[in-house]
Amino acid sequence: MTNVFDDPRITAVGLLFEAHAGLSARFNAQLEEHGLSAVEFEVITRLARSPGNQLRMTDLAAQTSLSTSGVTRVVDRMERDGLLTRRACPNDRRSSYAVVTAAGIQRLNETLPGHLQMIEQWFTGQLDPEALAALLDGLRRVRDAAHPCATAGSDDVSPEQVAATGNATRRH
Amino acid sequence: MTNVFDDPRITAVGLLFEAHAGLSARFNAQLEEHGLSAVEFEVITRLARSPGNQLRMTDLAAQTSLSTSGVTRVVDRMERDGLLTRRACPNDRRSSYAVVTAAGIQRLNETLPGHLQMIEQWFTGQLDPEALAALLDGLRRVRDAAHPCATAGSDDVSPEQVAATGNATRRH
DNA sequence: GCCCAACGACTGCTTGAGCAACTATAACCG
DNA sequence: CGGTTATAGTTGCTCAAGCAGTCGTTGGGC
Repeated sequence: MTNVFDDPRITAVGLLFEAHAGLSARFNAQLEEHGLSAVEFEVITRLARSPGNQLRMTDLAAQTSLSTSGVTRVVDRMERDGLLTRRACPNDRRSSYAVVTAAGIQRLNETLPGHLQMIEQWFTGQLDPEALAALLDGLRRVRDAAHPCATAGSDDVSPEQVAATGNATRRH
Repeated sequence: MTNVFDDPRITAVGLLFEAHAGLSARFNAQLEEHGLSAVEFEVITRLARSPGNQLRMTDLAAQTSLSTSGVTRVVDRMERDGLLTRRACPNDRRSSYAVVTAAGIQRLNETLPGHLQMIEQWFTGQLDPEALAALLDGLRRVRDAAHPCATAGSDDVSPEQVAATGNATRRH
């Protein structure tokens, strides 16, 4: 039967989604070895790359795939585990910062090299440089078109939502 | 500061994940207009493309990003909504089929054209044919490398996990 | 034929996430 | 100033999903 589902558009989306799913699975496995979920890794990465290793809860929510209540809870867990602390904001008593602790930094340092290696192994290393460049170029255009509110909060537009997730964008 | 997080590998993953998140969000919005979640859409699509519009629960689980218990529950909901029915398997009394009802087919027919249009609008239409081909080629290689157990169940390897998800691969 | 291992589906329990309601603070406006 | 509106964060509730355990069924070894 000439199937509607053989439509090349379906195929295209299938490829993108499967690639994402595959990479997510690989990454999750590696992160789990270090006791981090994808979301936790994204949170700690976002914080670590921010000035002072800290970010206001709202900004953190804006930079991740989480709602503000989601952030409250992740930070709860990570604070309980000693990776983060909350710090009051001096200017605005409504706000509070999530700050990475030394233990958090250490955990991240233990995790990152393996993570980068995973990326290389399953993604970037699979393609020769030109093919990779072409892939990234295409992805960038799709991202720019489709991504709803790229990166809010405190960094600029082009930097990326780092690794993590495997579970994206449920609100909006 | 020369930041570890500017590593091109991080950037690459960020692009892929953001593109995926952006598309997921767009697709979810359109699917929701037709009263379907991403998972439900994937389920109904998988069934509709299968011979007899049916699939055993286990095979359905293998083809989707769901565990078998997850499938049990999605099928529960969709059966309650009249989109699917369960049918006993004549050969093996342990197994049962999930079958798309006429209402399910109709719902899918209402949903699909808009969905294809969304794909075109936010994804395939964003690139000229060669760029798209290059993108897909790269994705295919990444997918083949990273995707854990591509498509189990009853269809062959190349066809894709259709649209849907936005929420990928939690088991393994 | 009988037993035991494997399999298919379902259920209880737990977890993570979003939404909406709520509280406290800040900012604005008269 | 005093009151109204907006903002930051948290919490209650709900829901979807996975894991592990259960029950019935099947098939294989003897």
